[in-house]
Amino acid sequence: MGPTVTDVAKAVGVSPSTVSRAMSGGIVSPATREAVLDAAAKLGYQPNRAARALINGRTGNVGLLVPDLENPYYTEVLKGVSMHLRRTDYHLLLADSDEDTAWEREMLHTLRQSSDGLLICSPRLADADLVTLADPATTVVLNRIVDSLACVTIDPVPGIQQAVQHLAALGHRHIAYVAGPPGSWSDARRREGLAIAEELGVKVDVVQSATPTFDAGTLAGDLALATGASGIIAFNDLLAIGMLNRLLSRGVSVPADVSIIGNDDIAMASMCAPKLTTISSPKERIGQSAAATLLRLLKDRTGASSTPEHILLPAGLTVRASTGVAPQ
Amino acid sequence: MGPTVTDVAKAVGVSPSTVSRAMSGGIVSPATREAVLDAAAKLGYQPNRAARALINGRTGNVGLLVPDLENPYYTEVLKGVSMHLRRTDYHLLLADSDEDTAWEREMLHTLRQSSDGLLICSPRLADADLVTLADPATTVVLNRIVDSLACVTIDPVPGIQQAVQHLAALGHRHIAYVAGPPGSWSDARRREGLAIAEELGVKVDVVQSATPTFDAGTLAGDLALATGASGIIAFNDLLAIGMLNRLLSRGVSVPADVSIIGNDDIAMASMCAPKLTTISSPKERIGQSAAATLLRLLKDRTGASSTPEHILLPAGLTVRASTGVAPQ
DNA sequence: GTGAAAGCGCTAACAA
DNA sequence: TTGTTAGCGCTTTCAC
Repeated sequence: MGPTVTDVAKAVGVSPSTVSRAMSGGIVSPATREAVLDAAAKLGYQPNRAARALINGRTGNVGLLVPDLENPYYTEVLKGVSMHLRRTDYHLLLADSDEDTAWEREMLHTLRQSSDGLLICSPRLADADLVTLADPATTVVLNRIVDSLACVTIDPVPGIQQAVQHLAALGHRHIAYVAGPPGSWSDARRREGLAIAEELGVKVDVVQSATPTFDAGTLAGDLALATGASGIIAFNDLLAIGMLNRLLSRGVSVPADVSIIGNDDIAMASMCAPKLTTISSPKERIGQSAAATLLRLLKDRTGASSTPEHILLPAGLTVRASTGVAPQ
Repeated sequence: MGPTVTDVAKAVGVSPSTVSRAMSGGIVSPATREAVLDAAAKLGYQPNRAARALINGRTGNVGLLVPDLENPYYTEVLKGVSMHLRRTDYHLLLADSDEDTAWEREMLHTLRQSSDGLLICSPRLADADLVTLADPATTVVLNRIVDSLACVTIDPVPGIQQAVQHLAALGHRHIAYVAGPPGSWSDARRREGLAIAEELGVKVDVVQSATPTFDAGTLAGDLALATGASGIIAFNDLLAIGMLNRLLSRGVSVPADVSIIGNDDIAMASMCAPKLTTISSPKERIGQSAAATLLRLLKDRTGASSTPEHILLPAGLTVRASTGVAPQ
């Protein structure tokens, strides 16, 4: 256990409270502040966070809950959060629910008491659950909109609409949407966006897929092809890349025979061949923005804080090599 | 602020100390224990971690330091750590140094006081620094060996040797190694493993690369090709996949013209085309094992704990589609 | 087996 | 501006 306030106080010849004030920007004479800071540095003093937390109830931690760290989408969000937090003196408490909503509820409960605020990525928990479990004054929700809570996300609708328009413009009259996990907020929104197809005279089939993974994409590739669609939009890039691989290995050419569009623009999307046309999403910025929003919330602490902030970041189609003119 | 020991004590009609004992497995009569546990559950009581930490110096947190969360290697290690920790009541404190060693030193210092123990992934910090900054009683180092600290890693040498033998067996007489970041522990070890080439009559050229990323791989692809080698081994999969893309787009066929071998077997390695032959590494197991080792260390606390544990997990070549018989 | 009392390191009144 | 005092919630002697 390192030196304590008392040690520093003795070294400088002042009282512990003066040291405390000097360290945390209270009202102290410039001279004493300097002396204290000096001594603190010399002794290697760092205020004990536990003791602080005990008094003012602030742990100095921010909790982040994600559904699955194996999903590159969330690791990019995580990177953003982490990069923002490094410039503050908050620490990051990370929890991975492993896609288990029961567990998620429990972690939310546990995390809450070890953090000053929570960043929640939970695509599958019901709105009602979220509202019950989360304190609006100390929570920011990522990747979805929940009315009564602060949120940072993209609006999935315009991206999907652009994707459909893109395919329609290339002459596709029949497309398939490979859906995401049941209950997913963004999947629901994306299906809404799909409605534009009707106006464009494009037929849409929906193919269900259990999980939004590469392997599931391999499966879904065959299903999507069987619908007879010439263009496929996938819930996310992992699914899209899985389909890509499957189609290619079946001798179906992409984009000559079938066009494929992903979602999220994960790093892998521009590393596969052909490079994936996808709806890009500023994942890292979502993380950063969410962290910033949370810290603002924690700083203000104005009790009844009007209406919760809803931040919508821009997202749109990035055309690469996996989409092309419809066959014949 | 939820209920406190005192609240529970009052509810049951005992003293706070009895509640404390009942909650943390002290000596209490079975009857009182049950009563206390009951009341605690009813009130939703959870012991305040800060108060606990203040007394016994144990925060209930484990710190994990990684160099870059954008690198899929580390996110898989992270997943392993996280999955192990979820079965315990430790929380995970995560820090990303963003490949900045100065910052790394600082975080190590900061993290230390908020955690009971540290898990360190730091390929570039010097051994001496690590030894200075880390307490052997509460630290586990990942992905490298530092004599005086507990470590969990693979031995990179056999994998590289298998890779060279594999290429030699396929008739390659001249290979290139695309190196990793200067100062990297595993890069150094991999170069050692390369020595076997001489015995096999295989010529080796080393190509430097600034960072172990996809983009750097794009660059390195041209350099490696220019050496005239017919087989290339890359420091990691990201580099390998970058090269793959570059060569393919230059019209060089893989594996017909050139064979490529990666390192680490990240998820992407089996999602690209052709699927990458690579030296697989049990990343998630490294994370799990390291977490387990740390918790053991923290539990034992036997002051002078003999020699630090060095755990070597198995790794070896996984042959996929990016390697083939040498041309002509 | 249980209660009373003290104190972990810090900060926030309240005096001075 | 500074020092004194009290106490955050918990555990841990020490009596009983």
